[in-house]
Amino acid sequence: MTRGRPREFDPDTALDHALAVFERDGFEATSVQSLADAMGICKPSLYAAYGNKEALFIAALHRYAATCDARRAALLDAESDGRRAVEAMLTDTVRAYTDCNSAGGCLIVSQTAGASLDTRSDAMRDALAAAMNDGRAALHARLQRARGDGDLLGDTDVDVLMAYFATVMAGLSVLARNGETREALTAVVTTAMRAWPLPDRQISAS
Amino acid sequence: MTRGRPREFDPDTALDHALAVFERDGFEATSVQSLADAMGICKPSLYAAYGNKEALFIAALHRYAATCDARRAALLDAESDGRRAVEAMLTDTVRAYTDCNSAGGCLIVSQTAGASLDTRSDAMRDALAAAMNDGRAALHARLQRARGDGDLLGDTDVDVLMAYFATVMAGLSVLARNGETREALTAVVTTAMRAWPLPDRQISAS
DNA sequence: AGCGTTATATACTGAGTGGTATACATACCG
DNA sequence: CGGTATGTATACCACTCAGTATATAACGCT
Repeated sequence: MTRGRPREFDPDTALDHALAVFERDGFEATSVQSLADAMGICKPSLYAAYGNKEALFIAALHRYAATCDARRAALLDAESDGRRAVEAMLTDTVRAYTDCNSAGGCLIVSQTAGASLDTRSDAMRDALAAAMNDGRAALHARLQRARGDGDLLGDTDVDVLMAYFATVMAGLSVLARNGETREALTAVVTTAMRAWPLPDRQISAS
Repeated sequence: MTRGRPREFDPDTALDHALAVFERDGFEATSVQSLADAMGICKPSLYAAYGNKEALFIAALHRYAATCDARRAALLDAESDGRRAVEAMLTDTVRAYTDCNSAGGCLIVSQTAGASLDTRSDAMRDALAAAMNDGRAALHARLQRARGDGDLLGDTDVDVLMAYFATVMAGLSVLARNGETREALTAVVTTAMRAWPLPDRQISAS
């Protein structure tokens, strides 16, 4: 049913290549030409397939966020104990942030942290904010479940605890991008988990 | 002794204006023209006084870092208890990051987090890394003193604890830039301080 | 085959970039 | 006063940017 000349590239793999460039250089410092080169296509094909640079970024962001969210949700569900679940997620986050193949850190964090408020379009800001929120939603739900399960001190404010772990994750991203080693960041995670509000009946967790 | 026409602007105030622009828009998205406008001078004066855009950024960065470091050092020294000293510093950090007059967050963190590895010059990377390290030095020293004072559990690894607080501070910067309120971030600080390794003899700290 | 449709490739446009040449203004020193 | 040294202002340069017009190539359908 598809008439006309068929596309010579796979839009999803091309998006992955674009993502890598955005991750390494950031949105502002990335040129459309370098994107086209990395994607193995020429600029008109890029514009035809994705619209423009910003739309391409948002598409890549969605793809990235979906992958991250799925992985996190799986990890949070795998452990029955809330504290262990969160620690597993943080440890996996460190692994991802210090992956040699990537530029270090999280795309969403990097782009949120590192640039203009006015310069940026509304669509861009909304997409970043939405990605940030979606990422936190699973964590928030898991913390609430932990509270229900008695894995948390009774009067714990789940919103605050979620903001705390969001802070730690954002910080890990920054330090990873700054070249900190996986071992150092794993130790940071262990320290960060000391803030977990254990219920009274427990003395400590290994 | 100074011959020739005198300068019509104060280099330090001009630097402060430049800093504000860099903080708001980031290095890459800031144009030299917008800097000159904000500084109230014209481009040739800017180039004559500071060299080029990058040198101007580094000068502004030094000024910013010096201010931050001085303030932090003072706060860390003001409290005799190590835990309280660090908490005071973090609380003040939140206050600074959520100051309405600023763009939110820390310039060093924003610039470290949000951009290119290859695109950036060596001088830029070095300046950012140095600023980051200097900022941590005072904290590291304070933690070591706390350990000597018995404010820390005996076998605490000071390097790890410093990396942890650096992570929290970087995360606070990201969340502040993302528009989180001062109250929310203050609550995060309280939570973060739960990770402080209290010595055995103490039960808890208020 | 021939037609309509869609993808690719080259080459281009207008705007904006960092940086500067040139002309002029204002100071100190003799 | 003149001479020299410095700061300021306008206008410009070469370059890169995001985005596109135009021409051609490869498909399905009739």
